Amino acid sequence: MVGAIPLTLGYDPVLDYNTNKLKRFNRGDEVLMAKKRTTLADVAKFSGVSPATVSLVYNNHPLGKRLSDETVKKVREAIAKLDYRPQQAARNLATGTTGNIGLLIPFSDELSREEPWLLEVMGGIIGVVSPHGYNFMLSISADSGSHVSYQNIAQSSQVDGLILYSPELRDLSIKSLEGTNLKFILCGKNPHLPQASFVDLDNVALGYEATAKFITRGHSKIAFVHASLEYQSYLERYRGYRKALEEAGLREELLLLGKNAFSEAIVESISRGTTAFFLAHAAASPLVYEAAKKSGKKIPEDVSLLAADDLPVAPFLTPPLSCFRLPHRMLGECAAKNLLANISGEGQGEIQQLLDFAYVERGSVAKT
Amino acid sequence: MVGAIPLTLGYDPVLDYNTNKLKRFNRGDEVLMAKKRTTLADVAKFSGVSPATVSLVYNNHPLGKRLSDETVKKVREAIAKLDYRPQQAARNLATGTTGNIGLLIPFSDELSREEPWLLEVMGGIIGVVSPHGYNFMLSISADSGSHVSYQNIAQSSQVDGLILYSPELRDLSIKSLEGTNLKFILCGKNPHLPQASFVDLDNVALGYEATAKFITRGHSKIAFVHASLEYQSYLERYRGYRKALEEAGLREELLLLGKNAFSEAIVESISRGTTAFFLAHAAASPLVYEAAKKSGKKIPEDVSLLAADDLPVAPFLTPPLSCFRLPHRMLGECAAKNLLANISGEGQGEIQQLLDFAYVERGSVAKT
DNA sequence: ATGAAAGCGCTAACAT
DNA sequence: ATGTTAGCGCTTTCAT
Repeated sequence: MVGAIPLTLGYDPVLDYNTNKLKRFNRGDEVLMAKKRTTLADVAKFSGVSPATVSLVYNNHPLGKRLSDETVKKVREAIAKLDYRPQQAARNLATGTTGNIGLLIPFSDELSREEPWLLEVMGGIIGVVSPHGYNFMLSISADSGSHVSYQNIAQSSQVDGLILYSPELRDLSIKSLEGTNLKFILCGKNPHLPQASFVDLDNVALGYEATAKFITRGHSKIAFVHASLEYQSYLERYRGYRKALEEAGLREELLLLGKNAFSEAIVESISRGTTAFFLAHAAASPLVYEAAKKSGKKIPEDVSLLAADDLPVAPFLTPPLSCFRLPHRMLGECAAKNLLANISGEGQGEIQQLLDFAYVERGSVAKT
Repeated sequence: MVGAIPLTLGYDPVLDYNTNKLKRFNRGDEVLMAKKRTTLADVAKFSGVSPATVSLVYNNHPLGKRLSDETVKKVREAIAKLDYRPQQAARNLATGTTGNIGLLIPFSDELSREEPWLLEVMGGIIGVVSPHGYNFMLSISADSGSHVSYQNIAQSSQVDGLILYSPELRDLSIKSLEGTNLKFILCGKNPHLPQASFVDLDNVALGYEATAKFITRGHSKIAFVHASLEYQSYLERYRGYRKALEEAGLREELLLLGKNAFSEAIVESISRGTTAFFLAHAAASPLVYEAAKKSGKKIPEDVSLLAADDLPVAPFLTPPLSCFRLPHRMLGECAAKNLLANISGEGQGEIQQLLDFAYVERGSVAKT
């Protein structure tokens, strides 16, 4: 539990030349560098045309159609021969564009293997964004409270578009994004930005379905296991859970996964008669297996489990864990697609999209 | 198994205005945008000083020390009042710097939850790089063969430094990095760049230790399970394995994890008398558990297992899987630190660093 | 069908 | 102690 990792996208760039040992190169240093890069001008000179022409050719710009075939050929050859590659920074400055798409992940201690779905989200984004020539930038949001962060991201223009992954509910500063002209999309909706585009799951439905499944199979004491209700997704699962319970006239049993004594809480809950655990926070599942064993209870004979998300470990637990399979990669893809469409001005405006999830039966949910 | 994901860093930016539906903003479009950004010049005008002065103040530049306190104060206020944030592209162009650190991951189908350690590597890098004001850029290398990729990355200057994670051995084009002046470091050494900086594990030692452990416990038929020897790390583990075997006068048993029939191969190997499996490719471990069960063999009584890396699932398998714990996060951190040092010119030149790993006893390795 | 030239916003060498 | 100015390399309008 180290201090907050500063925000990088739009990092407030007060480089302190005194304390910051790591200086960037200064212009003078470039003299030390090897050969200098080939520029547009070089190509222009080489092929006997103007920089403008080279630019048109290089970019396949529509205006380039007016150029003679011969000129185009000449330029193409020169580009190849001189191995010319434009410097992004210069294009960016000239166009007011960055060519970057950012993903902002909420601050949590550190990226860990406990969140493998993040890889799928990233994979989805990169897969969409790369073919369009965009770079992918990943940033971890600083601990909330720094109300300036989003403004910073928006205004330092380091990205053409931003994907906000599952922002924390208590972070109100996210509202400030509305005032900016940064294109963004939520991966996981956010109540503070009700108008904003998002892609998400119907987590209420998920919580409801899970609970209903237990109820259908005869369970009446069903626990909701979570790590925090500080995220919209967990909160919604909770609402779905509540809804199903209320319809069946059952009482809730809320179990918060804290740093310690969680196992004890599970054991105690079991001793109070809980027979079913809905793991809104799927990662906690193995702990419930352990606790059940500790209580001398068998899964699924005595205790049933259902996780809100699949885990790599799920098929290998004994018994294998039933769960919902969530479309993480597709969430990333959809977010990216919509964002790009929005950036290009071809978007249909706000998009609010819910993706499907699937139930995977594996044997941890029994009839009672 | 989709086609290659194009390289993004240094993506060959031939935007085809005809086919590419997703255009970037053109300058003209900016008129449509909301308010225009506050520039250095605005701040300068507002506070009645020159742009140069503002720049010095904003950047805490040493030369700024010569400025009067009053001026500094004035400028600081103006910056705050106008909510000024510099545009990165302009700084980049002016300094020849990008403020980005890239991570290049070898092409594999898609980022998946099967590679959770990547998150730790990324976490390590971001943790080091962010506090220094650098952005983190992630890119997946295109399918090898495109000999131009690295040149492209190097010359399009989208990053100040690049971390190459575990490049494929058959990718010879990586050599071309030598010719460029891009700062880079290998996360996992590479025989094609013997002079280059790297951080890595001693994978030969790992393979040797694993094998020796089996031998010490009385095993004589020990299998080496891998998914590919196309990566330096696996190759080295294999070498360590071979070395230990040879010293003990034992014969090798190589099992390649293919798409199918792997389970059968394991079963068959067991039937041929194999009692120990070293999983150079740790992710395959659960499959061996299954195969053992299929053969009616018990772990660890009949068959012992040792994985080269820890898995989230490892503690929850029955019996829990013994393995080595690898310092993924620290690999990322060290790579990033060395890279930054190199960029700032304060590096000690080439760094070739091996990090420690640890053995985690869990119960899947028995005496025979 | 092509070129000239004016920026984009910032930095840093050079003046004063 | 502060200002002037010349770029950085590219895009794009406008002229020819």
